[in-house]
Amino acid sequence: MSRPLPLLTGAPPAERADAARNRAALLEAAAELMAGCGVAALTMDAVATRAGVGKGTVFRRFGSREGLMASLLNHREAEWQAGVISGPPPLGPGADPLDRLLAFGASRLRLHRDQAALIEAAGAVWGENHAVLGFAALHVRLLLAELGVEGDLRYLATALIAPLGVPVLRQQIDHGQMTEAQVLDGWTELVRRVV
Amino acid sequence: MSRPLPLLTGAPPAERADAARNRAALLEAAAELMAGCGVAALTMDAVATRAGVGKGTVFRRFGSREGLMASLLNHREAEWQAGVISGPPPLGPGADPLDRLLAFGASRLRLHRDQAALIEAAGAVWGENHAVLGFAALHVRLLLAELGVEGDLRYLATALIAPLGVPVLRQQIDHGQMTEAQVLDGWTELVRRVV
DNA sequence: AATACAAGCGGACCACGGTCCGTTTCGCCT
DNA sequence: AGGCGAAACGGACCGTGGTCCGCTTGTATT
Repeated sequence: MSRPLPLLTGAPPAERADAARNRAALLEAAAELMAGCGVAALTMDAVATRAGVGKGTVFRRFGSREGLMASLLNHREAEWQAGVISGPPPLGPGADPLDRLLAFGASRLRLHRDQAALIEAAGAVWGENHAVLGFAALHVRLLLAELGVEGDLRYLATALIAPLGVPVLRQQIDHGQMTEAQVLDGWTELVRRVV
Repeated sequence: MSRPLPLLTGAPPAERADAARNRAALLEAAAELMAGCGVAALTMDAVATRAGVGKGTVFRRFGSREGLMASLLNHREAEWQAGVISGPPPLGPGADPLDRLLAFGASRLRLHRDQAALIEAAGAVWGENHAVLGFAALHVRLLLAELGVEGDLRYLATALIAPLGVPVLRQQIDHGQMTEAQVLDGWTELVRRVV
């Protein structure tokens, strides 16, 4: 009776001990491999071997290679979300909404640049994750509301977040000869026009 | 001496007759397969077999699967660009710049929705193609200039195009419970705020 | 402690994208 | 016409992502 009744817990009926151990081992193995040779080294076979388990186990735990990438990203994303919810201003609560919004953009730009390789490797699994885009969109939407912006805030939030996407940034900075600072200035100007 | 001198032609030193024949056969085979069973049926082996050539030939012509997809898209994209350059208003020249810009958005939305599967399958090859994003960005930039908008027009153009990207549309319409009409309304409102 | 059963595990197996290199074909030049 | 170099061809081959199914292990129950 030490574990909560199934009816009271969330959907997943808990994970068996060995499964949890393997998940941790796999994530660690993946992180090590990536530190060594980048995302290209993240072969399912390689990760499995390094963690000392069979390949089937990797797929059982993460569903696909993209799922594994998404799990690796989750750590950073969770940290970032924590910074938004309860971190220090101007990203966290307490600052002027406009300052928070601009800090959001700068922070998101940094995150996307730092994790670009993983995010691209995670592909659709990451993109379709409601907990990611959904959180950012909700946050921006609330800030827009605080700023007294009128109109379809759900759409405006999405439209402000879209130019911060990894492919767009890659195009602008890696191919379009813009600096990160110019991109951020551009985005700031965009925000000022919208609010 | 019937062919122009190499110095006068563009970079590619022309394509051999058999190569051109095979390219056409492969594109047709690919189009047929896609009409039958969607992008999933577009296996390199399947396309090659259907066209009656070896697999190596497909890679020689298109470089990769994504390259093949991009080539399939090129037809539609070229038609669309022609519509922008010399088609009837409001998309083509002759209408008020704002009307042209809004027509651009609507038209681009349609195109991206229609070709979504192919565009996603083309992945980076399509995204990095300057002739595609570059053209759209330049067009929007010119329209913004005509409208007398000030600021970093290059960035603003990109920022207006970003929310029309396939992944964003998919998120909004397929997962976010918005209709295409709502998305278009939202984009229109975004444009009005920016200009 | 013994039992029962679900959950997890492993690695052989498959399909597909991509490469490579010996052979064939094209098209120009004499 | 015949010869020659370059371009194109084809299909065997490889690595990787993903599936499948018989076996093992953990956990709840008595």
